[in-house]
Amino acid sequence: MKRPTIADVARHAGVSKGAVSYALNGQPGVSEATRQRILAIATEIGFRPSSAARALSAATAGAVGLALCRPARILGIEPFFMALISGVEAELSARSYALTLQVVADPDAEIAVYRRWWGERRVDGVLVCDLRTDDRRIPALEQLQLPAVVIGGPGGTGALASLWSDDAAALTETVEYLVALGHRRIARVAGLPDLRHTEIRTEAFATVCQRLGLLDAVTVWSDYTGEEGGRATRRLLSSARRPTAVIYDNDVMAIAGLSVAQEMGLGVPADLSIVAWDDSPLCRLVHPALTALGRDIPAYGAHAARQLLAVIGGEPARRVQDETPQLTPRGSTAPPRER
Amino acid sequence: MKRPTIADVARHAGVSKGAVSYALNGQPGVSEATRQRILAIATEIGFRPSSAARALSAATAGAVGLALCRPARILGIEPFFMALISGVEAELSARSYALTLQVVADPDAEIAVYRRWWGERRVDGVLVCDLRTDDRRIPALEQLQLPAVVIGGPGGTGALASLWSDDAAALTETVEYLVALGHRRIARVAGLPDLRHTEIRTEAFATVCQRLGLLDAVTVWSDYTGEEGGRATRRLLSSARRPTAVIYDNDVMAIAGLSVAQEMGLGVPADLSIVAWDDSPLCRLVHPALTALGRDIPAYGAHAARQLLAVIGGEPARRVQDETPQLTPRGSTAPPRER
DNA sequence: GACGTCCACTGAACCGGATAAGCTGAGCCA
DNA sequence: TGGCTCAGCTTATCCGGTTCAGTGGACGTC
Repeated sequence: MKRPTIADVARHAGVSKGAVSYALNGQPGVSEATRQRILAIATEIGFRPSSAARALSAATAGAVGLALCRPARILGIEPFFMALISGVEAELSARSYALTLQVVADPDAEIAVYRRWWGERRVDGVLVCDLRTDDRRIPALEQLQLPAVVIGGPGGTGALASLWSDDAAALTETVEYLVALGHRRIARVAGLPDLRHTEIRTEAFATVCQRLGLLDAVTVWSDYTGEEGGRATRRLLSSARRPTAVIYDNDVMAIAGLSVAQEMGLGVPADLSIVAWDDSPLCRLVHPALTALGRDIPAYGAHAARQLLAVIGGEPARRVQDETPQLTPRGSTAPPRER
Repeated sequence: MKRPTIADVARHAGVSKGAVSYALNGQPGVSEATRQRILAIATEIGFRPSSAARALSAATAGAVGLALCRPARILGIEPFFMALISGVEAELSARSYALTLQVVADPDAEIAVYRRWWGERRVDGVLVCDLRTDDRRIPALEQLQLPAVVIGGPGGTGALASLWSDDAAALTETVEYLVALGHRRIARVAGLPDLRHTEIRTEAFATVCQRLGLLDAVTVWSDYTGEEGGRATRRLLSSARRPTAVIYDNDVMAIAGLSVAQEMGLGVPADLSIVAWDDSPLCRLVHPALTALGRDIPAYGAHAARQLLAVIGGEPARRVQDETPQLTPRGSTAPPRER
């Protein structure tokens, strides 16, 4: 099926291409009567401006890129990304921007994708996830001068715009809550250690535990998968002075931990309290429902998208703090059985 | 930063734009020595062809669209879509195609997105998910003549290409397996009733239950969410002749069902056997691990992407059957306690 | 009535590639 | 030496928009 072009509209209306362009874009240069006539004809023959032609002459792609750098097996089960994407997408499509998605294997591949996207003018800007310590992507993006918003921080984002939430405060609040319940031996199952937010949480955990005199506080490392989360939990619960409470860096590991505890005959929350980061419907699915640190992730994504569009629009890069994750107590936390 | 164009390469090499184009695209018309010189210069100054310019002249977008029509809360927790996307994406990026994603509210909005994408030449083709009974999208896509591959069926896909898996066979096998274990009262918690694959499974369930003389077989309707899946389970387990086995149309509902059973004091698998559709890491996360019907979803996505690229390439629309879901028995199924 | 001003619109250039058609000089042969 | 072929380029045109520099006519002004 032949798709109509601006020349077709012009021919039908008996005017020039230029007049049609002015009419459709609300520019001055045509009379109101002509504008209405052109609009009617454009609608009637189903004209839509070619994004390629528009991109070529306007030097803008009308699209935003998101590269996801996690193996498929983790991407699939973590609700975080899909929730983020849906928020990003809602904001973008409201402003007629498209979202271009790519899954990459590692940060270097991600940098290569940015280079390609920018060189090919496929995107006007990108959203950067999973900020790392000494992240190579930051200087690469700065060098490219590709508009970007980093989802993560604070710190380590160079001169780029960023959006962050105060994980340190959320973790501190959580530890204080567990201590108020009477817990003294608190463990944390952390996510991938080279991610910046893992580092921030680890520092905050050490600080608050020292302040509250929790000498048995321990952090073990995992990778966000259920397997590793379960294994880490098994190790923790088998130790001589096993913890009475465990904080997990994501919901999937927390559920695996719950499962391991039940398998080992420990009651939750009687023998073990569990807190999950990233509250998702999964946390309410299991029994007992998990106490979790949550926030509105689609809103977070929408916020990031808005910020990116502002940067693309030429506004200066800002570092914006989003909502701090809130603790929602549910059935998986209680005072420890023994003192 | 000024991004180099083909004219910059031509100037550096002291040749015309045309020569550069021939050299870069492997066309005849330049000597091997010149080709190498042009290639070296292009690499050196970091030239990448503008996707917009190429799209404009080649009348092809170099992108494929995927519209997801489910509320964000369901999209987020179901691992299916993210796994599908990662498979689709792997195949597309290997062939230098981009993936454009959009989340839509309902089928009409989805049709509007297809119209816009096609009119604006933003995509060369689309992947269609969640086939419905009497799906309005099918005739709309046929009318647009937009290359498409429907993920779903068999049946109801009009003249469009489609990729389907034999859910009926998988469900039949599952029921036979449960009957072989000794179950006679089997229930099924189904997904959204207007989805085509739900309908196919429902028909297959009715057929096999009749053949095997399972008079108590019952299907209850849900919406893929944990809340509804849990509620449906509670209803089933409270009935006079409660089932000894339940088949769930997705993993999330199965986990919710497991949780409800445990909460009601029923042992799994002693008092209740559970089978989940869509095997995902979630199924191995809980205790007992769930017996599940699974398949390689990224491969499914990759297969669909390949098929779409073939259709875009002008090959005739085919209806292709993918791998049938395989039953993986785990701890959640066993012979029923009483006979 | 000559002139300036404004409006509504046209024509053409331009964005950055792909490609058909045209040109040029080298090599070969009669 | 003239004519032919052909590789190896150049030139021009096209894709479908945006935009800028005219242009012609209506109108007001002195």
